[in-house]
Amino acid sequence: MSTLVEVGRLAGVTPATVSNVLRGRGRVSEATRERVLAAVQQLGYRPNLNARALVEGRPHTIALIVSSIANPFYPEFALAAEKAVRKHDYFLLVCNTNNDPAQEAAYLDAVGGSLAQGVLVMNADFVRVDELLALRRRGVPVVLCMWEKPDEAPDLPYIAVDFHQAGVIAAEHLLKLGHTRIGAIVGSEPTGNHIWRYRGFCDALARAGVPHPPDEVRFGGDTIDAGRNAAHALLAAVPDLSAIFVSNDLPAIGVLQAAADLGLEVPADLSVIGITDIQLAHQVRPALTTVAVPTEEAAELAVQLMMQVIEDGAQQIARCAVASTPQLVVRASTGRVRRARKSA
Amino acid sequence: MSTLVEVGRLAGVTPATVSNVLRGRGRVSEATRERVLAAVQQLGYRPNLNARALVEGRPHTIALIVSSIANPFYPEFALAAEKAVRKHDYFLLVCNTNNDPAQEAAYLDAVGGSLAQGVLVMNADFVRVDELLALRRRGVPVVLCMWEKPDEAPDLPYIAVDFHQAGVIAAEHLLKLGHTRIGAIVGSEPTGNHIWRYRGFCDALARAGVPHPPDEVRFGGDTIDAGRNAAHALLAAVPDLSAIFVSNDLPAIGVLQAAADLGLEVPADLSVIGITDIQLAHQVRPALTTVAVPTEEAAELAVQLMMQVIEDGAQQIARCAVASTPQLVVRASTGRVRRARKSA
DNA sequence: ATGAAAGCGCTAACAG
DNA sequence: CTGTTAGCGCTTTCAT
Repeated sequence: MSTLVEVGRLAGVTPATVSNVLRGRGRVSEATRERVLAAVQQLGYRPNLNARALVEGRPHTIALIVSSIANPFYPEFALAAEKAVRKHDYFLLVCNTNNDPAQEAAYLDAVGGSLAQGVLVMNADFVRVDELLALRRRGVPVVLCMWEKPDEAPDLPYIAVDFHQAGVIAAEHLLKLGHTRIGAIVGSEPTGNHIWRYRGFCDALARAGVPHPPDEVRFGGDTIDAGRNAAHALLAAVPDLSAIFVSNDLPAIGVLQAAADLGLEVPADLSVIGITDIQLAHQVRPALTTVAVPTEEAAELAVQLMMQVIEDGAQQIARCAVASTPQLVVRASTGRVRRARKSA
Repeated sequence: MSTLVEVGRLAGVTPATVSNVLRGRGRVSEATRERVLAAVQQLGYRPNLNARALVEGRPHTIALIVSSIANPFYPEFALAAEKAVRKHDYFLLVCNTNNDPAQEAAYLDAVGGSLAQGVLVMNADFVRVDELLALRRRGVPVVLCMWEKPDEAPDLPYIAVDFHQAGVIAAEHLLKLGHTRIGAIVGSEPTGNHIWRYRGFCDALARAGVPHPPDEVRFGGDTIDAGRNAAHALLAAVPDLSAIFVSNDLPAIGVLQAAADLGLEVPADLSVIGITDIQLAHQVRPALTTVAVPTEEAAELAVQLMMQVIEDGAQQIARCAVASTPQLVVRASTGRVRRARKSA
């Protein structure tokens, strides 16, 4: 692995000149320029990014902390984030904490040791805001991606997505189709991340004068299995539902499976709607109707915010950027209410 | 962000001593040890990894090149790789090339500039072996993960998985269930990555004396959609198949959907088997019977090989480690052949 | 047991 | 237009 000095030696100039050529700084004669470039070529020289980061005080790397990679949404977001940082000529370091606080601590320490210049944190149920504040105090830019709880805005820059509105949109879609017996399955604890999605749903129903008794909702995990189990429980308790609102696509797919288990036709017997629009949503059968969250846009906004925070240096005022409103994507899992089904 | 010097000043020692304390080197008295640690604590000091990498000549980072993150297998493998490198106290830099040669080049250049110490390359259809050889020539350790073609062993260290045997196992499972009309869907080009899986299948059938005419196979992409389309085409041409071998789980799930489209019951009317055992395989309904590839083990082997190559320095002899044999995982998508179906 | 000094590869002023 | 110089933060002999 050759160095600037070697390139310079080969080209008959000093390292400084080579550096100037490579970075387009300073004035360099065309002749030496070409000589230098030839030497670079010949030696297969690549600038040592560590040395550069050291002298510049920061690496061209942004870290993304995700809590799990099992949920396909996270890889999808990671992809979007990577695209976004590459646009700014940064590299993305994906840090999967696997829900392990030790892992997370190790990563945050490393980032604090300038493994990366800033850290994007994918909002999951287990964000340790205190740790992040400590990191920020150490001078590391931190941006939260996809904050879900407008009432608990953290003292950190973050990207907000209006999940309440997503819940409203989902509910209104079902209402418009004539459903009045609508159950709900929430992919988090009652105080968890998805609570505002559910509130949006409830608000829309209330506004429409459609009752939603507390026994027609189930809370659970953000997985296919949890969704399936919750649907089985819900439909056993309340068999005459004609539609189910699910707070996320993964459990919604589980609901689809539960319907199949029970011999219910979707959407003839049961309509199902999710939120997010992960890839899988259009790959399952029936394809899932859902409320698409602007993932790519959120990732871009997060990176833009990060760049601003980096520019502004120590400032780091807690700001926030709001992504555009989620959009209804109608597929095959929802339809007009047809007939009341018999109780089991 | 504080430095060694500042910590030393606060503790009343030189940076060298602080370094010794932090790395457990040299002899340090218990008294100063504690003073130093206290200072570290108080300042929230974190060693600058760039400086360390610079002086040590290499960063504690391994890169993983993946071609796409759309296929859920890659994130799963990335997770496994991350776990494996963390065991050796390295960080994993996930480089998603998104099948874009420019991206890949950018990453490889950066790695060559010691963004990472070595690079794990996930085997996809588009591995640019020449680029990798060039990188290796520059002194960067390269390890190929999951090489599929035993007859085209690259001149680079790699992890082999016996995909031929995976094909054999899948075929034998179907044969044991009494199937004799077995179609095949291959998730790659006829010369592509999955070819040895298909050969395994063919060999097993041949050995059993079961015919497999060339019009009972379809080649396509490694996606759910491609699998579904291929299945529709295959079943339209050869309606009396009682089972379909699919070279990967994703297209196998597509086949499951095609069966549902056509009103075929799985496994009563049609058995379906895949290869890999991605998470989705047991989340779909009916749950997919598949031949599980030892993903975690392969990742661990790849990292171990990487560590060896790193130790051995410039040697970098092309070696190879073979992961253990794939294992049959019987779920709900395969069953005994029941009856001959009528032609459509 | 601790300190002094050199240097990793690069960039940024400033000098010539 | 190009060279000189200093230094980023850390590790590592080698002295003391």
